[in-house]
Amino acid sequence: MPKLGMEPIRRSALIKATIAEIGHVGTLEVTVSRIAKRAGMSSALAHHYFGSKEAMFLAAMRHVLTLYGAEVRGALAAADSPEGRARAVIRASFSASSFRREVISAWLNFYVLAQTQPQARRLLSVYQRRIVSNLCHALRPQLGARAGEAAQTIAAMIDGAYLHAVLGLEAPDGAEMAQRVESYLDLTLKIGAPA
Amino acid sequence: MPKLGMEPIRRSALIKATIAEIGHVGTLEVTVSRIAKRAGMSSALAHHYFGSKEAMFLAAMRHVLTLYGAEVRGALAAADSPEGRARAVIRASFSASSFRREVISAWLNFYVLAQTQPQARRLLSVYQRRIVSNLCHALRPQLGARAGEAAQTIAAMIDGAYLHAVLGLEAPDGAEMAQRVESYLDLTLKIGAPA
DNA sequence: TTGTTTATTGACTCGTCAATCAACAAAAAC
DNA sequence: GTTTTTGTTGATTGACGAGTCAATAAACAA
Repeated sequence: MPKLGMEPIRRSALIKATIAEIGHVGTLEVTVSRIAKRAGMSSALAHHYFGSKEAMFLAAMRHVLTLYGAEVRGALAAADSPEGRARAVIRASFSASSFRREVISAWLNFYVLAQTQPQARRLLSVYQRRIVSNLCHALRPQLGARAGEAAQTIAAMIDGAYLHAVLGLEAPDGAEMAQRVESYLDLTLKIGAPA
Repeated sequence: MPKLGMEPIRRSALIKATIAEIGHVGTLEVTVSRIAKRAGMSSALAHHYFGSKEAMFLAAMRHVLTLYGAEVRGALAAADSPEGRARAVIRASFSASSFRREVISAWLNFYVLAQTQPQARRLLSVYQRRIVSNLCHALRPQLGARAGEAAQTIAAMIDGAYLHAVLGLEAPDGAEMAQRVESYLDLTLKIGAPA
């Protein structure tokens, strides 16, 4: 009994199911059938809407990146100083919506995919550059020429925290991780201030 | 014309080929046939010696960890102060033998595997703890109670650097990465010294 | 020499899975 | 009321890959 206008609903359900399934299995070795079943439809329908497994992954990836981007933008908008902007980026990276097991697992697998999938690589690169650029501008006023390196370091710390979170037995604690990265920021700002 | 005593030779060839193939494909979705071919033998022989694909992966992983462990031990032995020991761990992590594309790719995939494979998880946990513990002891004299957090942070930075290296377009530059992490160490030591 | 162990492979089994297709159903358009 | 568009699936195809096995051969032991 087909209702019309299902496409967006199905697509979104599939994207969510893809992330959930990746989080459950831990790998990109998930089957379209499983994803489709989780989303409450047949695998044929999944193919109908996305064309291929890979396209589904990429769509899911884009979704994760979009969420994360929104989180960052929101936090940036609420910041009122350069330093605050840096802290905003850090906190957004560990916000409850992004720093969840399934999502982290998806990120990890996106990294794996990005090694060989040009589109995945491009997507990740864009976002990575954006984060570094945000941090860079936020730090420039206080750190000057050192801003670039500090930004890279913070970005690496964030990714490192994600990696560690995958292995952690307990549920990942975003607040603690954010705190740790901010400690570094404190250090850097305290010493590095040129003026 | 079978020569005797091939087992260790074959095993080692397979382990090397496994890492090379993972580096080449980027994923654990590599076939035993491909690995075997790369190692100059039939897939049946690979199964004969390792029993299963998974066992081969784990053996390869152990090999990587062993190499890394040796690198760390060597560097630690040459260090003559607590601070030097911390620097040793950092430099060992970016040594030419460990900080190579294929090996980094292997690490990344081990992380993926560790999400669900208990043995892989255990292996990684052990090594992670060992590194943190080494760093912790090295930092304790100067940082006291703060040593733990600093050690965790450094460990995360190292992993983050590995992640970034996977995506980097250029060949990963271990020296630069080590420098970056050591900068953090400098900062921490300068400020954190309690005495 | 005759058997036993070690090395080695090609051919085969069996399962899995992405992708396709034919067919059916309901809404919308004409 | 017929045609077209949109939604939906069960069944099928086709490929691929892990693991097994039987067979062969060289080395070694008796």
